[in-house]
Order: sequence, then C-alpha cells, then structure tokens
Amino acid sequence: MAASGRRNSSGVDKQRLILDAAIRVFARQGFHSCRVSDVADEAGVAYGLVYHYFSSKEEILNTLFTERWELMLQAIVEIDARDELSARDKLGQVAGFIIDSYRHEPDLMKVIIVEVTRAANTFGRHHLGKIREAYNLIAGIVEQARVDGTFKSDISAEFAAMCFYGAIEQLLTAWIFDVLPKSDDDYERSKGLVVEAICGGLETDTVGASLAG
Amino acid sequence: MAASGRRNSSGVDKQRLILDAAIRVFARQGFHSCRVSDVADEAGVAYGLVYHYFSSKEEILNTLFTERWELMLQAIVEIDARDELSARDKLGQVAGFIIDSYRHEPDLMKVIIVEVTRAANTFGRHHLGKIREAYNLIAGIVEQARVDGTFKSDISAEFAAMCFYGAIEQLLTAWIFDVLPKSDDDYERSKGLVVEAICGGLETDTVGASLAG
Amino acid sequence: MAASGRRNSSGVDKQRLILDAAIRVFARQGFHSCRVSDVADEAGVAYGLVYHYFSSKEEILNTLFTERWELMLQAIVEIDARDELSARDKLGQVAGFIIDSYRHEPDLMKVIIVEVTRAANTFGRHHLGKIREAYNLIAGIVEQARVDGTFKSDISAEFAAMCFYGAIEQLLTAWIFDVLPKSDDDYERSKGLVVEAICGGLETDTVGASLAG
Amino acid sequence: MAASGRRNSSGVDKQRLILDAAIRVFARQGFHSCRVSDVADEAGVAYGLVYHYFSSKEEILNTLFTERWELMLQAIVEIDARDELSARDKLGQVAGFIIDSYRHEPDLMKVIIVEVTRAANTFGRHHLGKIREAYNLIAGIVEQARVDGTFKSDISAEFAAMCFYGAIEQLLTAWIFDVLPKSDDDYERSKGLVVEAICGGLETDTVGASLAG
DNA sequence: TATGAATGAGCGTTCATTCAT
DNA sequence: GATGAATGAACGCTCATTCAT
Repeated sequence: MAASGRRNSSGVDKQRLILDAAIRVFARQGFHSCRVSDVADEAGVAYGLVYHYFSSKEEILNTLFTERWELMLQAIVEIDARDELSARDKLGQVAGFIIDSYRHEPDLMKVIIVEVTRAANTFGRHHLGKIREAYNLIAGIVEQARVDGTFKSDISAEFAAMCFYGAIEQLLTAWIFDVLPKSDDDYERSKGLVVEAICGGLETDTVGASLAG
Repeated sequence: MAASGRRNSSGVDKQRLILDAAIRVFARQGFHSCRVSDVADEAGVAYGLVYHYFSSKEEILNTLFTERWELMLQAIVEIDARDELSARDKLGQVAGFIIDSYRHEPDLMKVIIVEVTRAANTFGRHHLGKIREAYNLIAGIVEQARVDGTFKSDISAEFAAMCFYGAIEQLLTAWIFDVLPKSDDDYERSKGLVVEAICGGLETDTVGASLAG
Repeated sequence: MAASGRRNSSGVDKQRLILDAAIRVFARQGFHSCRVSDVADEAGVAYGLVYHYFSSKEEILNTLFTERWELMLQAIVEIDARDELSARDKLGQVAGFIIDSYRHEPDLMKVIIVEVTRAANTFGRHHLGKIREAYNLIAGIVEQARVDGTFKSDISAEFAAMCFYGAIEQLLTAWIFDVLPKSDDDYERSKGLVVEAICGGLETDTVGASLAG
Repeated sequence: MAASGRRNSSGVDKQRLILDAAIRVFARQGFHSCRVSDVADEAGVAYGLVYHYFSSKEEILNTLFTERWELMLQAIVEIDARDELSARDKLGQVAGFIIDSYRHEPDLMKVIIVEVTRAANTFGRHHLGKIREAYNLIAGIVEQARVDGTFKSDISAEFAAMCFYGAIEQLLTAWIFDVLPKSDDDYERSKGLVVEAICGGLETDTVGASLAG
C-alpha cells in the first residue's frame, strides 16, 4: 500500500511532488512552452533534483502518460471481461471511465490528450504502440458485437473504434478548451449520450432512417 | 484566376513556392522540428526571402491553415444551403469534402490537422474561432434535423457536431499515421461509413437496439 | 592570393577573426576552461556568429590544428625531398621549422601542443592519424640514414622518431611553461642543439663513449 | 608497512579502494570525462564517501600523482647517489625505473602522464614544481658528466634533461596509445635503446659523425 | 527582390559538492 | 563511517529574426 515512491524523512515523495507539479505546469503552459525550472519551481525543489529523478524533461511526460494510460488499458480489459455486459454497455463503461478520469484529474488528462495522444507527430509517435492498444481493445468489443449481430457488419471494428474513440477525445478536447459546457451534469449525461450517438446513431429510429442508410 | 500571388519576372510566384515547400517540410518534419531555413532550402530560396513574404514562421502556418479552412467553411456553407439534401446527406457531403481534401492534398491536410486543429493549446488556440465556425456549421445541420425530427432531440446539436467532427478527424489521423489502411477504395467507402456510423449508429436496426437506447 | 576566407563589406574575414581570437583565448585560458562566449567576446562578434562558421567549439580547435599541422607535414615532406641533405641536416631543418613555428606563433603552437598533441586522450585521439603521419615522415628520414649506414641500425626508425619528436615537443613545452629560458638566441641555438643531442648524442665522442654503449 | 591507510572493521581500506578504482576509471575514461560517481561505482562505495576521504575529485588525482611521483624522485635520488655508476648508467637506471613503472602499473602511469605531466596547463600546472624536481635531478646527473668531460659541454644540462625526459615520456605515450609495439622484449630493449639514442646518439660513431657535430 | 551574415535570448542538461540522516 | 538525496551554477548549442548590401 505504501509501496511506490521513495519517501524521505519529511515524509514527502519528491518524485511524486515533481510529477504533480509537472501536471500543473504542462497543463497551464504546455509542454514545449515551459522550462524545466518552471516545473522545479512549482514543485518547490531545486532545478537539479528534477534530473535526479528523471533523465529528461521528456521522461517526465512519458511517465505521466504511461502511468495513466496503463490504468485505462487495464480498465478497458476489465470492462471487456464482464460477459454479462452488452457491447453497448461495455462502450458505455469505457466512455464513463475516460470521462470520469477527466472529471477527477482534468489537468492530467489535458496533458495526456493535448501533449501526447493529439500530438501525434511528436510524443504520440513514441507512444503509438500503447495508443493502438486502446484502439484494439475497443475494436475487440465492437468485433464481438459484429459477430453476435448486434453491430453492423459492414462497418469494420477498427473503423468503428476510430469513430468511438475520436468522438470521446473530441468531447474531452471541447471541455478542455471550453467549447462545450462542463457541469457535473454535463459530464454525467455525456457518458450515455456519446454511446447513444455512436451506437444508436444520431437519427431517430424510424423506418425512414433505416431506409436512408 | 491570376488573382492571388505576385509573379516576378521569372514567372514564378515565390510566395506560393514557399507555401508549397512549407507544406512538404511541415508534413515531413513537423512545424516545431523544422527550421525556417529548411523551408527556404526546400523552396530553393534564401531564407531571408521567407521574411520578405511572411512576418514569421508562424505566419506561414497561419496562412496555410486559413487558406484551406476557409475553403472548407465555404464548402460546408454551400452544402448546407442545398435544401434538397437531408441532414444525413449534408453530413455525407461534408465528410466527403474533408476526405477528398485529404486524398488530394494529404501533406496539407496533415499539417492542418496535426499542427493546428489537434495542436489545440498552441496553434489551435489562435484559430479556435475559425475552428468553432466549422463546429457551428455542422451543428447547424444537425439542429435542422433535430427540428424536423430526423435526429434525436436528446442529443444536442453541439454535442453531435463534436462526435461527428471528432470521428472524421480521428479517421484522417489514423490514415496520417498509418493506423488504418488507405486505398482509393478505403477512402471512398469511408465517406459513407462514417456517416452511417454516426447517423445510423453502429448497432443494427433491431427493436432491441432502439429499446436499449 | 586573396583566396581563402569570405570577406564582407568591411573587409574583415570574420571566420579568421574568430579563429585568431580562439588562438588567444585557448592559449590564455585553455580549451576546456573557456566558454564559447569568451571567444566571441575576444573576436568582438556576437555569440551566435561563432556557430555560423563552426559547428561546435571543438571544430574551432580542429580547424586550428589541421591548418597548422598540414603546413608542418608539407614542410617535412619538402625537407625530406631535398636529396642533397643528410639525415641529420633534414632533422635539423625539421627541428628548425617547428621551433620557428613556435617563435612566430607561440599562442597557436601552445594550443596545438597543449590541447591536441599532448592531450592524447581527448583531442589528440581524434587526430592521432595526422599526428602519426608526422612520426612516420620523421621515421622515414631516419630509416634512410639507417640504410645508408649513417644511423645506428639497432635503433629502429620508429623508436628514433619518437625520441626525436619527444625531445622537440618537450622543448617547446618547457618554453611554453617557462621551464627553459627563451631568448631569440635560445631559439636559434636550440635548433642545432636538439639535433646534436639526438643524432650526435650527449656524450663526447671518445672511445670510452662508444665502448660504454 | 601498515603505515598509510585506515582500516575499518571489515578489514578494507576504503581510501585505497577508491584510489585504485580511480586509477582504472581515469585511465579508461579520462579524468574530465568521468564523474565522481563513476569512481565510486567502480570502488563499490557510495559517492558521498569519496568526499569523506578526498576534498574534491582533483584531490584524488593529486594524491595518485604525488604518491607515485615521490617514489620516482626518491628512486632518481638513490640512483644518483651511486657513485660507482657513470652518467649514462645512471640515466639508464632512471629510464629503467620509469619503464618498469609503466610495465607494472600501466593504468597508473597512463593517468600520471596523460592527466598530469602532459596536461601541462591544467593539472601539470599545479605540480610543475614537483615535475621540475625530476628535471633537475636528471639535469644534475647530466651536469656531473659535463664536468667530468663525458658529456658535451655545449649542451646545457637543463636542455639535455629535457631531451632525455621528453624522449622517455614520448615513448610511454606511444605505448599508451598503441603507436609503438609493447611486448616484454620491447620494454626491456627500450631501456637500453633510449639511453643509447640520447647519450650515444642516433648516428654511428664514425669520424664523419663527430665532424658533423 | 533577394541574399545570407550577424544577432542574442533562451533552454536542456551535467555534475561537483554539500549535508541531513 | 557511510549513504544518496538535494543543490544550483555553468555552458554548449539552437534558431527565429534582423538588416546591410
């Protein structure tokens, strides 16, 4: 329980202190626009200590991303393992997990989305493998539903996963940059709505709608 | 026709030359990882000349974005004006326009997406207004369908626009970074599929599906 | 004649300016103990201009070394080509060239000896090939004399070259660090003495001396 | 015998451990290119301990140099005291001592030569006094021979000492950097050859040779 | 227009040294 | 003695931008 993180006499885990400070600074100023000294100042530690714990500024970001992304991958795996859930419900749980992550740690999620997953040609590049794992897990959920006939078979699972993931990431981005309103209620309702939009479609379920397809 | 672009004695529009070189260089190396001299070299001009036509490296990117984004906004406006089209068809035309843009000018679209719309806390920030215009136009199409009853009213138009735009941008991002296959056929089919996924939903149109919503 | 060195409007070759400043600064403070800004200040140019002409601080030193060492190699080759000279006379010319180099450009020679040829495990390492060329040229002169019987055959040419070069370099080092006196007369007399010491030996030419060998 | 070096409970003299580790690390990486922690790692101690025994990284090198150089000075003094030896024999003993030092402790001698005696404008500077003592002792041997007529009087003792010392140091440097071959036989023969070269001269003892002087 | 020499602020990183435990 | 976390000054290098020609 008191496992990770060295703890010095003052009971503070300086490495954690630096990581948390980095979250705030990266979220506020952006990874490229901040200096290592900004992180050190925010953490209240000396400049060099950052390099005692991390080999570079990049490694701080890598650590933040990996820590959190791994949690998400685990969560999706666990959700996918619950056989009692339908594909739609599984996707709903996934959306819920991601949206809750943003609710509880908006700065961290902002950093991960803005500086890593959406920064596809800089940091995202290094983590594309891990990012794809998430796509693949989502695609797996879709694929199962295609096989059992609840999802349309003419839309490939990979394609569907992109639409689903893209919609959620756009949602978070919209919150991050104040393009969509964000009350507790907005967050809660969004969990269901994003799944309704992607799984059920925007169209009302009329005969006309299905014919128009 | 001979509208924009000064033409010097040698008949070459150096400004255009620089812009086109910038597209290739930004796409290849990324905006932050390239130097102004890389762009100048690619264009075959002295790098001082870049500053004759553009006030800064950023202004090159701004110009590229604005040029293209304006075209897209116009296209959406025109699509939206065609009263004979259903909302789904309008969205299909929008998706088609964006996908074709990528097909015909992948480097330019890569730059716009990777360096501007997805770089929300650097360049995207400066263009958020213009980007929102696109969101709003799409939302307008959705809103019309909500009013006439073809689209679900419990999903707000703004929310739906995010899902739709996010799905398409994710699709292009996947192509850009080779996460999804990209043959001519893939491009063509995707136009219909992305609309089918978002408007019609991933689920098959069974009674069960509508009950599950 | 006006060949090397770009010349700007003010008629000054800034690259040369920087090289000459570097000679003074490196000689005064040592390569490792000076900053690039010290060189720039000494040259009276902006910091960045140093990097306009040289890719790194090291390249400045490399350039200084290579320029001068090449001259020396050429000189030795030319001396060696003069068939009318005996081996001793050739070595005398070589010693004379090196000693004159120090007389006329003590700072440059100090830098070359202290920072390159004697810094065998840092810069000397990179130039060992060129340094060996000098050893080999000297060994070539000795070898010729071994063949014609004027030099002892039991001392290999390579070994002899080391003794000769080592003695001269030590001599210059002694001058550099004020261990030996250095008047114009000292310099002139040294040219003959170092050859006399190495070729003729320290011992007087008595029967006893040869028996003692 | 149990003189220097504290011994702790575990029977290990940590100071000696650090010094020996430093010899290996300095020889392998060079003094400037290694960190204090490299030395500590090599010694298997925490790097804070290095500062318990030495006031600075430099003091480690100073200690290594001083220890060894003092031994050499003592040896030369003892050799010089042996009245039964000729000057040439004394110089032969000195050369033998230095060459044997390198044979038995090549790393230590490499460090002393490369990092101190040849690094004249950094560490050599601090030890110039001690280094000069060696020059002077050698010069003393030569001077004695000049007085008794066995050595040429027109070559000053100080000058001769430089030639002799320079030749030997160059020889060791050549071995250190693999410029000359180094078998046991090479080492043994070199002892006599270096003296033969400097005292007897490279030239064969012909009348011509003495006339040429 | 066109060139590229010249400028200089800015930043990531290293590492010797200190010190609380 | 022994540890290694903590400090912070120092420096090489980049590159957008300016400007004289």
